[in-house]
Amino acid sequence: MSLPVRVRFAPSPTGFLHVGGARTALFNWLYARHTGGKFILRIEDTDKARNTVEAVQVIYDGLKWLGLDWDEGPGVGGDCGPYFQSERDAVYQKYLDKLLAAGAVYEDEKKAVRFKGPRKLIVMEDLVCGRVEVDRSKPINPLGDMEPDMTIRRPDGSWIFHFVNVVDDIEMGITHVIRGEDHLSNTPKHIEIYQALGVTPPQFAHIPLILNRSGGKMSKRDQGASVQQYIDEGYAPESVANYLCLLGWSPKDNREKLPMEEVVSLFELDKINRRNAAFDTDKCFWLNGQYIHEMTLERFRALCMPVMERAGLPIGGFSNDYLDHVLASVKEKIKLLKDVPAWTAYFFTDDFAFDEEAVNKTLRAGGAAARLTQLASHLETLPAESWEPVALESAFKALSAEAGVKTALFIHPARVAASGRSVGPSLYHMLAILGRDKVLARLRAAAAK
RNA sequence: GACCCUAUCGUCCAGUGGUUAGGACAACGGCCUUUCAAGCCGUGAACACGGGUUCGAAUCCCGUUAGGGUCGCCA
Repeated sequence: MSLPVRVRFAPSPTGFLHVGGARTALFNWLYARHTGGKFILRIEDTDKARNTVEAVQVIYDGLKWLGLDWDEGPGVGGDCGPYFQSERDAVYQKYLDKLLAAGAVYEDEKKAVRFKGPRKLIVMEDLVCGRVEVDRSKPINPLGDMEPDMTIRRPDGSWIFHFVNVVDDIEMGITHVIRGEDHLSNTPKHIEIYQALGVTPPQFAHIPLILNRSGGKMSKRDQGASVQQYIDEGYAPESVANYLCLLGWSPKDNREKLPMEEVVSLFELDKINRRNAAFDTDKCFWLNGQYIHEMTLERFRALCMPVMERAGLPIGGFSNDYLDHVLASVKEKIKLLKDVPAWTAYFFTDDFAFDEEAVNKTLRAGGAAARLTQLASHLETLPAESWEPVALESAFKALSAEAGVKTALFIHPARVAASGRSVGPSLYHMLAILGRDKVLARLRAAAAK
């Protein structure tokens, strides 16, 4: 009988949640949910110089946005707290005493505490990478130098990552360490500490790294490196989470879009591949469009409201019914939520922007003004109850037949006159939603320009 | 430089000894349509290289090359 799974995400608060970190958190969360285990959040804030409250908040916000809830950690508590390394000094001191008693550490000339490396062959059975052997008894260069003993405590008494990471994983009962492959080379050192402490190491699973589009390590500066960017650009959290699942893992049946509940049931560590993956912004963008097109109107509305409010659209003055009609008309077209304000502003205000290119191309075209006037007069004859898509379409077709020109010659100017744009929802639906008075006024205003 | 990991279309993911090497994004072409950053259909596009093992290798082994990672009083 194996122990219940306990995994953790242990970020350092840098003021930024990297997509690689988010993907690591996601895989840990998936494994915990898949096995019915616990997902723990631990803040590795040993480097006092870089810590701020805001930086920690960024981590909480990013994880919550992605839907990754933690069972133990800041805000929710748990039996193994505190969950900030900066508050666990006594724990580390206790373990340092154990190492001291075992003769495994010493103080160097600068008063830093170092761990006496056993310099043996370390064999790891990684759940993703397989068996990995590292011979620590060998010199690290042709000169015969050995790797220096690692420091575990600075002269000022603060602790170093390798030591506290291991101590906390022991104290918190972590059964599986799922982390980025950049830690694979650190793992032998960690195993040495476990061994010196007489503790069986947890299972390790080193997941491949996320590369930028040109194949290099995704750094802070790269497009799409920060989770915040997806929030700002109007991605739906479910699509980003879905996309991240597909980087290094797959359901094996060629599906791309699949609900998180299904990923949870399918997720296995040994199905994670070993290859680094480049982040494909285009595909993430496409997937987001798929999610938006297929989500319910209620969900779409919930995601759009804050974006529209932030953009200053006076949506408060309109009925929920009107708002829903507007949103429904653009839902199938939009790929990013941040585009919603530009796509819908003219539904809520008469003071909307005219796209210069659209104006030049269609409104200033020869005869456009005359046709707009003609169109307005024609539409005016429509009975109020016929102001709906089907009747509007018939009206456009009848008018163009009468005038002996293609319907498009009325359609395009009408669209620009009514919305200021050359792209948007279905024209007849758009006009129907806007209503007779606004449409007629806009057609005549554009004709008079 | 040493050590470790990796190697299928431009990108992501399938394919674990016998396949016309499959899907998705992107690209390109067409269709539909009032627009497209919508939808539909289609095309091009890959097993890094060299040796083995085998009747037979994308799949197994070795080497080469390339990419990535680690070698801190960062995490």
